[in-house]
Amino acid sequence: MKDVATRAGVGLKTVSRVVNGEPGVTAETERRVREAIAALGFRRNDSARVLRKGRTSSVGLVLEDLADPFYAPLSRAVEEVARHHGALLINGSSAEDPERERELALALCARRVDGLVVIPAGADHRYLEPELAAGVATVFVDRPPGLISADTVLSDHAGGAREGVAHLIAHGHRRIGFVGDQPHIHTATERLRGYRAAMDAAALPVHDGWISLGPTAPERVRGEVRRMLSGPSPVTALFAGNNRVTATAVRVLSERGLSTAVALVGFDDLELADLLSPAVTVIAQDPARLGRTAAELLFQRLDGSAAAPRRVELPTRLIPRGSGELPPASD
Amino acid sequence: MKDVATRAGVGLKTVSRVVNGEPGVTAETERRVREAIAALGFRRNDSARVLRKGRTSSVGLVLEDLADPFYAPLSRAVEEVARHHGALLINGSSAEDPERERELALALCARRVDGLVVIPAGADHRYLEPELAAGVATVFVDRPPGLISADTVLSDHAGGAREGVAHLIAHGHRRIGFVGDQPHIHTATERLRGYRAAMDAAALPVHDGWISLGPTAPERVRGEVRRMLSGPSPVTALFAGNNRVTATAVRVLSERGLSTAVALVGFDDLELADLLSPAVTVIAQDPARLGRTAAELLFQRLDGSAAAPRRVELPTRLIPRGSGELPPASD
DNA sequence: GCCACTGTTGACAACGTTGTCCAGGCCCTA
DNA sequence: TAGGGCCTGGACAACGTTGTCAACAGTGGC
Repeated sequence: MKDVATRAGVGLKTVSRVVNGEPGVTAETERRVREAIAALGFRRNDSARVLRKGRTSSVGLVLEDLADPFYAPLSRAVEEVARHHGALLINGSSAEDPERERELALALCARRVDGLVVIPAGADHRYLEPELAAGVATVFVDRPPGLISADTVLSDHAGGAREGVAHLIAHGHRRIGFVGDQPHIHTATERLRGYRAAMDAAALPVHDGWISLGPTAPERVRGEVRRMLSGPSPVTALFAGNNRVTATAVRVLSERGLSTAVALVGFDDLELADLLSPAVTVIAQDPARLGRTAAELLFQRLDGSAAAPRRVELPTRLIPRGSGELPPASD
Repeated sequence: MKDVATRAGVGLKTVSRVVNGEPGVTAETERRVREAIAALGFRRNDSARVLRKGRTSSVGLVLEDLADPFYAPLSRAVEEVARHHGALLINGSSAEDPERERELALALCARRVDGLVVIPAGADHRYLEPELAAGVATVFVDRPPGLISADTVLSDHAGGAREGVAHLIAHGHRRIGFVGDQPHIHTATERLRGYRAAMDAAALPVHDGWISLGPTAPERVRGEVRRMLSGPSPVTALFAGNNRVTATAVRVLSERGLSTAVALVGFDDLELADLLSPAVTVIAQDPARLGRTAAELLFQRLDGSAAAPRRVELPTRLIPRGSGELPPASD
């Protein structure tokens, strides 16, 4: 900028004024400055600007895995809202590792993002207390924060799972398996809670062997599904705790052939789920809406809202497509 | 930091040394400093650090749509490499709009990202010339840059399409339709080139009505597919120019029922493609590998490589699953 | 002709950090 | 005990920008 000033034969501040579109510069002076800027290929250094102004016009997003088809639209929605507010989005994946989540969040804070959207991997977010105190707006999505209080946007996981399982019960199933994610993940236990609630409401007993929480790696899920289908009291229907589990379950079921059809309802929608045979019935969240809502809460904070932490719960939607309406195999 | 220094009763620079793990500080002094840091909830301001050091340890990624299942793993791969080099990833979506791509790229440059990975939406990247001259390492992925020269990582679009179409021809098809993206998108025309090459190689004539380039919105694709299947010389096989087209094509074909099966090969893999019936034969790119390769080229530049711009072309892979092996409907 | 006023411009400090350089205290050796 | 070298710590400037404030010129009114 100094070079531009020299070349245009004006003061430093005048260049700053032109660059920022501030008033009080003659047309002629402005022309000279712009010419110099073009000639030198000058671009304002936002780092210095941030340092001086205190605002970065950027927000951070910490999520589990950017490549997961559930989080991608969420991220995109946050980006869209941020863009609308003139902010850039910096995002990172925690890979479901609490320590990495912490590192990422703190790195983003050190860059002085104005706000933070976090999909928690860990259960303890007290490490963010100093940041919150320092004024970093923070919103948690998909899972609630641990041991601190902050704006939160969730889907109704328990309610959704309950509806899905009740749907299977309504179609005559009494032995229903649940395969979900690791128990330290909030959504996994919430969905399991919904499963139990539905079973309880129908006064159906639940065998320990019908429930499996753990990593959603295909090998494990595959084994668990096979086990549930073969034991002494095999299940006639499955509730899959998330999209990865659903995909694996569909594979296992299709390998078994259609001789003894097993009903399936999955949490989270899948691309092309409507084209499978049978098409997969799911409890759908609206990831884009989750992201949008979270981002909007965030920017409300940035605009100065000082209301008490809010908790927004978005409904889920049962999409019957066929796999959840199969009757139990006769027995 | 000043406050920390005061509280610990040491000089500013000593705090800086502790924060950065530089040598030359007594254990006792370090302890006092760390105590003060914890007590005050101090976090280093990276903006100031960047300003002083000149490196931001962050790279920018400009892509078309983060929520697209093709780009998400690519983005994730870039992030992973960046993380490995201690850098953060800032990304933005251009929504296939050249102007927005330009804005984004320049905004990232203004933030002084060390490097830039761009999936071009536009055809003219001369606007990046000053940035390149200023030392911003830049790598283009998936599509080549326009009117400037820079490192580029591409899939072999034409070769892949040629292989896919040849595969259909090998299974007896002579009338093959091509539905692709808008003609100003490089990948669309490259894939069309591959289609033509395969048809030419087999000395098959190509009707104008068999080729359709344009927006990949489901309505348009739906109409084009229907048209190609119904005209005076209906196609017996389709080549879908990308994953969105494939998904729509599968829908249209499944709606028609299986009476007159139409063969289908799609460019880009689809989640669950193996579970459809018939399972979808695709030409698969490896988006994660594209991202990883691009990021690695980028960091080589950042590590000082001054070699001439490189162009890496990654192979595609034909995955036969059923839909591409259907014989032509008898005629 | 003088004063007050307006509109344009530039000098300077400050943002929070790090690199450079120097001061002072310590220990070791001759 | 004097001199030299090493280790620790601090003062200061600099990074590139913007906010504050004052200087300056031109204009109009009396």
